[in-house]
Amino acid sequence: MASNGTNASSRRAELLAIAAELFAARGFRATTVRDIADAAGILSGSLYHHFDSKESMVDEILSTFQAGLFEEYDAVLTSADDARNKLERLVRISFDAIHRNRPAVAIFQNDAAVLAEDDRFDYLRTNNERFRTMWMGVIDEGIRTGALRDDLDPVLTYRFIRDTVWVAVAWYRPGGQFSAAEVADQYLAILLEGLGPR
Amino acid sequence: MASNGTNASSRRAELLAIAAELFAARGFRATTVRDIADAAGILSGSLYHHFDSKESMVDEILSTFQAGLFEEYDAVLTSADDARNKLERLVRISFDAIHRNRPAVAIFQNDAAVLAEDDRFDYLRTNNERFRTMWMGVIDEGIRTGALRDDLDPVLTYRFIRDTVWVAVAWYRPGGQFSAAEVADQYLAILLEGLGPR
DNA sequence: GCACCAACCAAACAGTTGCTTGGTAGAGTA
DNA sequence: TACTCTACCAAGCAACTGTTTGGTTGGTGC
Repeated sequence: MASNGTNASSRRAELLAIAAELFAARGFRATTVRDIADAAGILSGSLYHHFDSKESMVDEILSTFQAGLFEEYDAVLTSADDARNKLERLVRISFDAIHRNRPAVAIFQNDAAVLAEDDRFDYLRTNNERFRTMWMGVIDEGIRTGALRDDLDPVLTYRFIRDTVWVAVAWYRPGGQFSAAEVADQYLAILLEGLGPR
Repeated sequence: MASNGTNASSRRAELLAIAAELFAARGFRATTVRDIADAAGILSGSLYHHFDSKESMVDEILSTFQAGLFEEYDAVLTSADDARNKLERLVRISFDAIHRNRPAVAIFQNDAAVLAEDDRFDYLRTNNERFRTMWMGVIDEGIRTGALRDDLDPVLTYRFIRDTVWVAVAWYRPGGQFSAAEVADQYLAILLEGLGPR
């Protein structure tokens, strides 16, 4: 057996990054272990020296990413900021996550729903609920304290923000025309003030 | 040969609808012809009496949907409305399209990028450019005429609107808590006036 | 010189994939 | 009765899938 949970050789990390790029570009199911091996310059069987299965690769990619994200979210939610500032910080953290973990975010967006049907990926459902609770807490607080308008449905507002932010992974490219911070600025401007003239 | 381009038996349409639901739920690549046949209560080989290939199924689903959508968009753009009204109508048409063609929209969102690499799906790239031109025309006109604020990047604004609207297919369900019109109302409210208190 | 080890190769496996072929049941028609 | 057509079955094909197995390579420590 190759992967023991604490193993983290540089080659292993390299292979995982290659797999993540391919999963993100073509989808988990459509990416074969031979695709990954080809991109890495080895034979498909050699991947199994580093990983138990193709599933364990995507598992590690997604769970590592989510653990990091929740750590950052937690830091915001336990802070003394008001709802408006928390919301802004959550949005900025999210765009930064897209910048730093683009493949992982893309895989989550495209394949998580199907993967979550498997018991192995139970944590995807759990984390989804936790994620939702975090955002809804800030939104509800914002409405209660008057930081956000109170004539909209909170659930639809949550979905609007969530989708708007994370779907940007479909076109955002590090080193592209706009930095993650610039995108976050403009998106927050539209989100909070709207597109109409002031 | 089975499909002659004008063939449109009810059984054929039925099979196409079944395929569309499966493609939307699991992805084009991950859906097998046996999955489709099982769902239809026939054997996989029998599908080839109605369709040339699995690809021709998704081709017909996507091209039919896009043709209908462009027809509706055209009606708006050639009208005498001002930019603000055109924008509202485009958004409402789009949500209605999600309502009426949910599987097709989902397939487009999830699989179009990969399919477009194939020459057969050249029209996906062409239509994408046409789509972009249509929306950008309205956005630019809105900024020029003062209907939209002028301190934002038009390209990012376009992406914001586009993504915000179409990604709703991931969670919208006909007959669910909110109708397509209700979602459109709330999304337009956020889009145009923002989440902040007035 | 020897043992050890991570990384990889070469070859194969059983199952799945999209698709083809030749045939058949049943309804409509003349 | 004979013909035609739509819709389907039954069986199989070659290619591809994730994974396993036993063996090889080149480097490191002693």
